[in-house]
Amino acid sequence: MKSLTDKQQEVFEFIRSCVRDENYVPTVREIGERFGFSSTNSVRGYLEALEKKGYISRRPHSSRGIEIAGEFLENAERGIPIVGRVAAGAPITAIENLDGYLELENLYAADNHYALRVRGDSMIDDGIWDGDFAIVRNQPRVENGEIGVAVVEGEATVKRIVISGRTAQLIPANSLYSPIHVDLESTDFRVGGKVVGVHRVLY
Amino acid sequence: MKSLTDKQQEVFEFIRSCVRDENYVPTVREIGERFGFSSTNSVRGYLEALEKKGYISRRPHSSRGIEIAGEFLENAERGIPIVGRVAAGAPITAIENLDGYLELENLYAADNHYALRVRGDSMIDDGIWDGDFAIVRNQPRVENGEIGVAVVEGEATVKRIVISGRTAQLIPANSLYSPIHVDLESTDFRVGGKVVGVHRVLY
DNA sequence: TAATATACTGCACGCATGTACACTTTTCAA
DNA sequence: TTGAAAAGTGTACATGCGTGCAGTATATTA
Repeated sequence: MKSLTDKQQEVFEFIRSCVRDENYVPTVREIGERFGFSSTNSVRGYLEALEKKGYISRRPHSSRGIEIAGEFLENAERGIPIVGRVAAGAPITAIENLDGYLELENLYAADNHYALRVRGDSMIDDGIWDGDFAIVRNQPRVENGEIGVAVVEGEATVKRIVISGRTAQLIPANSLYSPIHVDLESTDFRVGGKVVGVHRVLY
Repeated sequence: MKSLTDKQQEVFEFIRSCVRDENYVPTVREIGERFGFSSTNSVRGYLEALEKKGYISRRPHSSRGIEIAGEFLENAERGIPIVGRVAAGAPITAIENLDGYLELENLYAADNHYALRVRGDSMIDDGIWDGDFAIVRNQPRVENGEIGVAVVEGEATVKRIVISGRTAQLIPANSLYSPIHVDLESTDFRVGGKVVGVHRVLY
């Protein structure tokens, strides 16, 4: 992408901050006023430059019709910074240690995921504790032996699920508990999805 | 907050979806066109009602001057939906089961948190596995016995930390490992923060 | 040395747009 | 049964606002 001049960058940042912080797109005259231009045509030059270089697009003849290009529209810095190897001497959260961002919406794409609060310690040997959030991908079946959400008579539980013939086995990961056998023909049973993540809040 | 009529809700949702999805505020006439009104004054009635009930505010005489009230401006629906008790018959992700949203930035306020990838199984009895992300609140010390990040000679590890006199003990949660004793006067030691959450990606 | 991008001023055109006034109909609580 | 809120239609007006044309001046590049 072509680089901007200092002044063009300033104008672009002003427009972007309006959209981000105030939630409205400035008019040509508002931009001019901000920078002390006496002519709307001064702004026009900037907008044409920004458009040609791909930083904005414009809806012709529409008031406040500037659209910031997608790649400059937020999103980049959301989430919690992931710290990699710690550089010598630098504080642990220093930028040079930055390894990316941890964000749920990024990790578990869009629409087909949900979270379920786990109750009880039946999955403790699989590292899923009482109170943890299970992140579940919504799907109607799982491979035998995978950890999933079993919905039995409207009650949702997290277990390893094995289906064979007309019975579903719900296998806990805790030697104190025994597998539950569900008769598929006499019971309202449904797989609620596959557990693809676990989140625990400690504080 | 005063409730909206069905039609008012529709108009409000249309405006909101424009702002959220297309990133522009519709004009009075664009709203009217969307709903098939032949008069701009029809829209005016809705805008006045929405403003009076506190759902929007307006910059007078400014084009595209509708501002969505803060509490309806995104944020609410970010993250992964948390499903509570499953209503009878309803699919598990049905809206009536919705219990809120799981989002890291929401859970771990703003700036003073980072994530660290855990290496090794030394904390397995505390439910922290190899490859898990530890969510860490950046703070210079922890209470004795709390799980924190110990930075020893630039190397960051997650352990229970006990400091007494001139030694720091880094206590693993795995009977296969022994506590590590660090001499504070001869070693570059620093507490990198307190572990306040754990996230595991399974898929 | 000519051409092109950058950085402006000044003025004007004309549609876009918020707003105002006048009126009709239906619904619903006091 | 009166009256307010809701849901419209239709017309009109002033100004907001994007755009176009005509210039000027200074760098940067070919």
